[in-house]
Amino acid sequence: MAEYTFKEIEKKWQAYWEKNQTFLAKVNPDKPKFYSLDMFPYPSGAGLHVGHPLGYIASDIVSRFKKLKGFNVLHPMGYDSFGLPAEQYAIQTGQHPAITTEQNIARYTEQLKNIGFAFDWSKEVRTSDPSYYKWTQWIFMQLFNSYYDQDADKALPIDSLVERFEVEGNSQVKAVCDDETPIFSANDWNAFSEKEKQEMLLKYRLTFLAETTVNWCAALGTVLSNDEVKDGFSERGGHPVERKKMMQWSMRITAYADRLLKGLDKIDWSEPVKEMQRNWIGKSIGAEVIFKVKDSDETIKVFTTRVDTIYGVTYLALAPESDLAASLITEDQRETAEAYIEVAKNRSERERMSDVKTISGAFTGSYAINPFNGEEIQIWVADYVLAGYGTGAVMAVPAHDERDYNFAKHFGLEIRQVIEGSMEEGSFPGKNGFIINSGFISNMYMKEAMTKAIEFLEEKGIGKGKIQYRMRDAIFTRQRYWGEPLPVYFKDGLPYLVDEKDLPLVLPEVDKYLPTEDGEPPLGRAKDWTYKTSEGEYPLELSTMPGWAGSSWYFFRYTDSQNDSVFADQTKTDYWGSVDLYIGGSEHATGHLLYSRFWTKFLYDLGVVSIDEPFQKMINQGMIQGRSNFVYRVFPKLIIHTDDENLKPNWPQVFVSKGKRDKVINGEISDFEKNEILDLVNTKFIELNPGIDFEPLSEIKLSDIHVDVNIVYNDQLNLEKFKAWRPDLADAEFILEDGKYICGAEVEKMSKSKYNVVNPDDIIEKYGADTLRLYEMFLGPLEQFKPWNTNGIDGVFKFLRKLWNLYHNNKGEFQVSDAEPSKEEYKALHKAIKKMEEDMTNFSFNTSVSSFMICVNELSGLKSNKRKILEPLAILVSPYAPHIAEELWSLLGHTTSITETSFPAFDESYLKESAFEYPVMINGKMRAKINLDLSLSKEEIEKAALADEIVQKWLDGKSPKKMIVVPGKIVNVVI
RNA sequence: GCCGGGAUGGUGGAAUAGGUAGACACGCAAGACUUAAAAUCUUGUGGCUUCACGGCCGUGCGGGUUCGAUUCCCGCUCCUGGUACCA
Repeated sequence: MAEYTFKEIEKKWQAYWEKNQTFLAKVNPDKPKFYSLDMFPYPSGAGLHVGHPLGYIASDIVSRFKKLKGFNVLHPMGYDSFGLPAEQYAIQTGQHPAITTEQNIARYTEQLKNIGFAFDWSKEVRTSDPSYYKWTQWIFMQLFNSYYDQDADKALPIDSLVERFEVEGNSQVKAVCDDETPIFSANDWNAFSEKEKQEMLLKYRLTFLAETTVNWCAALGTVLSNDEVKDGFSERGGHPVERKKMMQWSMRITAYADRLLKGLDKIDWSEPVKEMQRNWIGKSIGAEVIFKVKDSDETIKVFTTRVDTIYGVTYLALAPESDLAASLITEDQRETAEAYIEVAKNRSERERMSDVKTISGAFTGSYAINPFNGEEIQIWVADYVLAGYGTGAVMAVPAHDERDYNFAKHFGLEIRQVIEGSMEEGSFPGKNGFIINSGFISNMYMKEAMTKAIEFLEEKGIGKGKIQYRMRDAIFTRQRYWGEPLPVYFKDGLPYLVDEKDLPLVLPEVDKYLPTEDGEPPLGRAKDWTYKTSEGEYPLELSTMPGWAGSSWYFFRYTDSQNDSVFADQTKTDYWGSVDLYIGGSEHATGHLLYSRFWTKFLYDLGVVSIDEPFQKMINQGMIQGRSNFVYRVFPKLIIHTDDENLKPNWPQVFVSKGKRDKVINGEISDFEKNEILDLVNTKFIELNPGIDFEPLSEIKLSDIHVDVNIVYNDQLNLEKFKAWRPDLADAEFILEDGKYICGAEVEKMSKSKYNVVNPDDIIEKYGADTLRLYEMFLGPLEQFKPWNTNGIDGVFKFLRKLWNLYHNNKGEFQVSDAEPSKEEYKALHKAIKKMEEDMTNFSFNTSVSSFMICVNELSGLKSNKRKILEPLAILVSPYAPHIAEELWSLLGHTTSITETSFPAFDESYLKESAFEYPVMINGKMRAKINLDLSLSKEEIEKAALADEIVQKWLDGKSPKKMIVVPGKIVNVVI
């Protein structure tokens, strides 16, 4: 018994943790809590690669550290197990997605357990489990039963809205609702039929069914939300996406726009992610102005953020999709304008987006009247106006808006300056300045002009101050099988909720996972997909929920994952509160991270949780990229003399090492080296194809071939494994450099096709989980994107062995001494303690590993084996390398887990120095070092520095111009 | 275009209330041990220059502030993430 046998040690302690439920988290009000969470994975068929655990390792280290610091830690893990890949696989193979999902989860769990995470597995959740999605459905029902009251600034029960309608109609109700919601009185309401009432309520509910323009992805057979579409293609699979009007469920997230925006100020997230959310929400403060159309009853509503420039309006522009635009076209403009609308409408979203340079538009022939000065201005249709934003109409101020300017220039429309400044370089948006040529707001400062203009609008009833958001309501349905069924049935074509006691509404079996013949979603294939009430049997909703439904609230479920009577007991959600550390990728900035905040705020309004921000602190880990390796094959096509057309020669497989390959590419190869390569190809050809007459190869052409990174070590190819990699390579020949075959390398995305996927299991097999954990951290700052590269992993492994050896004598026997450590030994230890504590607050994991290495190197140098040093050292290392730490801890004679102990206290006094080696600079350049007592005064230091030989040499008899002395830091002599 | 993040040896990276640039590790080189190899250990390792002592240059580029700048300011280049006619 001697060696560091990581395999046995790791298995042993993983079993111990599981058996003793070491990481079981229980509510304990006597201790401060720490909730540490990882963005939960979608269990894909490919399993984990080394990039996935990066964030988990970091959060695991923090969790274990916090536990040692006396916190009660919750660190759960689970699976976002509904999703498209399993369903696509089901479509191809007929295998039920639940089965493949189950298998994938088993594989993920096994892989995760091998890494030794301090997860409380008893809290595991799976979004596709009926006991989980029962509550996803329940939350959906609460949303359906709620509306957003703007006076209360929170969600309230829809029943209370009905009560108000019954007594006062909706004219005094300030609530978030559909744009075209009509005004009605109490009498109107009471006279409405049941159907009319339900239709009206849908305009208020926080989740509602409505005809919406959606992103339709034909290849996936479903609609997608905005954040699932990237550049006109689906994020998953990269299929084309088109805009289409469809009846869909939506979430009225826009009701929460302002709170989602404000909430960002009180959470500790990275600025880029917050900024992304701010942009996504896109709040604009401005005004709505109503323009009358000349000789017509029509009016045009525009939204503007620059109502102060209203005297500079020289035309109005409408979106081509707008119905109003079509109706305003006059006879003499009909031909051109209608033709334009036709073309503009049929241009795809993508085309319009990619082609922003082309200016196009058409005059409708109608005029609008500027309500401020009564001026008649032309009404145009222009495709730079988006139908989906604001009112789909803009008041154009060419002088102070670049797009309006370009448009006006192009069509020769008037450009009228209304802000003081120079127009020499075209339009200027003017963030500040005085208003000119503008009637009663002339000579006012912009801000003031804006206020006055809005007052004017409101007084005259021709507009009002308004806040506009870019964010749209989120589409909530997918025409897919593998998702949560909506707890909704239809009566008279209107949606009703199923009874709460019937939850969960379990996903039915279907014969195929494809749409029905008449284009209904897959649930249309299910038998008896109906809801039976006392009144009759009604069809259930056929669409399912999107991927983000289950992940929008899972952090609450973790606190009480087994509860069947409530989604989570409030004493538990109260105790664990907001997530104290959330680690995951920033790619979820406008999806999951926004929706989770939305649902949390809603549940908060409902009074069922006490926090309104789910993730207090978030860190975004950088992606681990792949590092591909290449071999360079000599293109072996030499000329053959033969009459046999069917002759298929065996082309030799000859590979050139990178150094020589570079010479070939750069034309630096010597004739000798060149002939060596050519001879090898030619000889090999003869050997493989005896008797064939051929012209020897005379030029070298090389092709780059991806080679499996798992048979390459420090860029050196393992020749035996390479030959065994594929049958056609068995006879491969190599041109080496210095006796080795060196591969080329490039950073690419980690993917199977590039043979650069590294599986954590392989690393664990070779070096152990502790090495993997340390190495992933050692690679660099957590947030940084970096390629996976095992080049340095040996160093980390060596470190663990050195650590192990500190506790063992050179015969390999465990041996620690109870003697009092020296000052140096204490110093080495406490330097590491200090660094680790600092690093934990900064989440700087890579530097902690370095400081451990320094500490162990120093202790090795001191031949230290003192218990008083080695016990705290084991604790220090335990969050990073828990298995070896547990083993050493138990060898030290402890019978309980190292996780039960507490973090060693840092003692500054061990680091106190009495002397310091001052760097002495001459004109800012380090020239000499002098060792001085730290108690010396400035004058004494100065004197000592000037007395130094080297300083004397530089002074060359002169006296210094100036001396800078910073005690304990530096001396600078200016000559 | 706009809004973020970044650029340091052969490599991953360290050091920013301005104060010894290159910690730690990889790689490489030399040496020890060994019949040999592996493993391990020791030493060296930014570039140029010098027998050596030493000197000069050096944190993407160009300026500036300062006794002193990887760090602060101004102007660029390149890479990278987000977003895109949002009125």
